[in-house]
Amino acid sequence: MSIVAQIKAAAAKAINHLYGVAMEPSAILVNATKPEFEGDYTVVLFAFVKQLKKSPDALGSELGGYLTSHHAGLFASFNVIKGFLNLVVTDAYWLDFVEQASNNGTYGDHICNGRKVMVEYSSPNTNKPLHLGHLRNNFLGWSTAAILRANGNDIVKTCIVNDRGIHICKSMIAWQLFANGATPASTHTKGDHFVGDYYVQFNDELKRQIETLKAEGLAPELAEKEAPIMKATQQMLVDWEAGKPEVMELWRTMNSWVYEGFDATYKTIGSDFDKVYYESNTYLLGKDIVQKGLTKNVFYKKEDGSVWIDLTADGLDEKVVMRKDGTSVYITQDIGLAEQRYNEYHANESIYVIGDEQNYHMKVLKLICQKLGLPSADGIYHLSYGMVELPTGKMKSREGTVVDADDLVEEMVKVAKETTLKKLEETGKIKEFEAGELEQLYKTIGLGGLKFFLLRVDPKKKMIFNPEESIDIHGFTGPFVQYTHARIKSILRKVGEGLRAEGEGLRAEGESTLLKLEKDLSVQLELFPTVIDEAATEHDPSKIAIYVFNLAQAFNSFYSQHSIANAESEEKKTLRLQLANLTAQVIKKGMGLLGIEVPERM
RNA sequence: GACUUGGUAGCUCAGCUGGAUAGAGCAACUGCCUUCUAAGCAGUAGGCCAUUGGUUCGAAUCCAAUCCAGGUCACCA
Repeated sequence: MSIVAQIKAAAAKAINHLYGVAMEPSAILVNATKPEFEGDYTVVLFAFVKQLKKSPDALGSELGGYLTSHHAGLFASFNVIKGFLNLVVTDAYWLDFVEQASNNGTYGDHICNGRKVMVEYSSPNTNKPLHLGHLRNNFLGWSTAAILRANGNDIVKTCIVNDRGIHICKSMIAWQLFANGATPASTHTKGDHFVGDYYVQFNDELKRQIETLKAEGLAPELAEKEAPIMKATQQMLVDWEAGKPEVMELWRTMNSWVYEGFDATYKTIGSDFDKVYYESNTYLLGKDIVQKGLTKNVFYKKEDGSVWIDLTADGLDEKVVMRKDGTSVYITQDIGLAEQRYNEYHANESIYVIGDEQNYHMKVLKLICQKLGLPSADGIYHLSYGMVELPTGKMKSREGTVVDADDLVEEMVKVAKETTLKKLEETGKIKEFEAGELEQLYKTIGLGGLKFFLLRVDPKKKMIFNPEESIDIHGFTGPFVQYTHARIKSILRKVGEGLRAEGEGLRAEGESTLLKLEKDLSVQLELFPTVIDEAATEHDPSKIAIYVFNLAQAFNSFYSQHSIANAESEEKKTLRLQLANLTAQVIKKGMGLLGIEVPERM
């Protein structure tokens, strides 16, 4: 149990004993004590003053007295200032904590809670390569899944690939028209980029044809429909749905190129899925549910045959769930897929990592599922994230300002290589590395910087991606945290020798006091499980990023003031080794929850 | 227009289930490497928490209104 939880429980019990009032521990507010005051944690008393009919001062001293005498192992002393009860936690408590956590190697792990959570993320279209927005999506989804797993949930990572529809047909038509049989292999192009190039060519050609038609006097909106290339695309979609062999063949081939490209990208960014769904297999789902919904009167049919749901009572609109020709719309598929996934996995919660432009859609989806009484309905959670913008404004494909994922990762690794190489040469550390190890290090740092940069802000907020800041290695960045880890490992290699024998552990029995910076670091370390809980319940990896940064900072402050190798005593040395060891563990685990590796040396 | 999300240091962001004098990082300025990794540490400066009103012992945090910015309101996905 965390120290804060212990204080809450103890205080609740104390109030019960002293005043005969039953109090939930959760009703008690406990904060970290402000640095200006003496103490580690503070119980805020105002909330109880009325109920217990006591002055804050009297309440504080009675409660403080009770706590220190009944929990002598936990509280050393207390003071009361203006309704704040400041508690000093005993050094023994912290020493105990550090020793135990440092030795068991599983610090931060939660036991299984029996819940199953499905996390859907990435969900790309197969007509063009991944871009910066997809990266935020992937990192968020992957990390949220990792955090929930660390929190004790059983996890299924999934992805729905939008592999069919008009957008793919556009690439296919353009390939037929312009490629002369070219392939990714024949042009030495990554498959997804190859197909994306034809998507671009489609749009160029369409624009040209529209201009021609407009010059011939056609109205603009008509010109787009009448453009031959557009008509051909529409026809191709019809042929695809009819299963015309040549079209299916081309579709399969081009998609397979794209998947090859995606797989390469996923591999470099460290993304993966337990189960992949394809829209071509799921786009017909949901129709039977619509029928059932009709008989249950959840839906109604208009004269033209289209099927609707009226959500105006819930403050939303009327939504179509099936077209008059009996074909399904987007949301129909989503309902069907939600049911199918539930039948396959029975997840208690199903998280959709999708941009905030779909907030309304997701609200509608959940509501419809609830009205239909689907068992999956209440577990639907939209992990909504904001757009990634550039300092110059939004990314626009028409203006060519979309940041390509592969290019970006490559650039990050390149810059990481330059800075790292320079540093290693300056300090002479380069001698410690082998060639292959260096290449790996550049990737670790470049990708780590990128992930950290995208994950460190609250998901729901839109974020500005400033390329210059993203490659920074100072301050609130991935490389800073990685550096701290490497630094600790270096110390442990040199100083920890012999003290870390398996099972023996590090003992600090003779040491009974903690210096301020030692305690500050211990306090940070003790927070880790609580932070995992918070990040998990809020589905928010930024909580982990912020925590891991604060921890690294706390360690560096400690490290700059106190020597480990030349500690004042053997006991101090042991304690500091424990602190360093535990810090490295927690950094590694915490960064791991963000999908970021930490090097042994850098 | 309706609904919705946001507005905190020059910039990027924490803090928001109400609690003590609002915090980081970057940028600027000052110090600190003959000692375990200076990709570091310590310090200075920088704020009417968009505005106005309300709720109360107490509001950046809750409520209302206003202003500004984004998103959505397709038989598109």
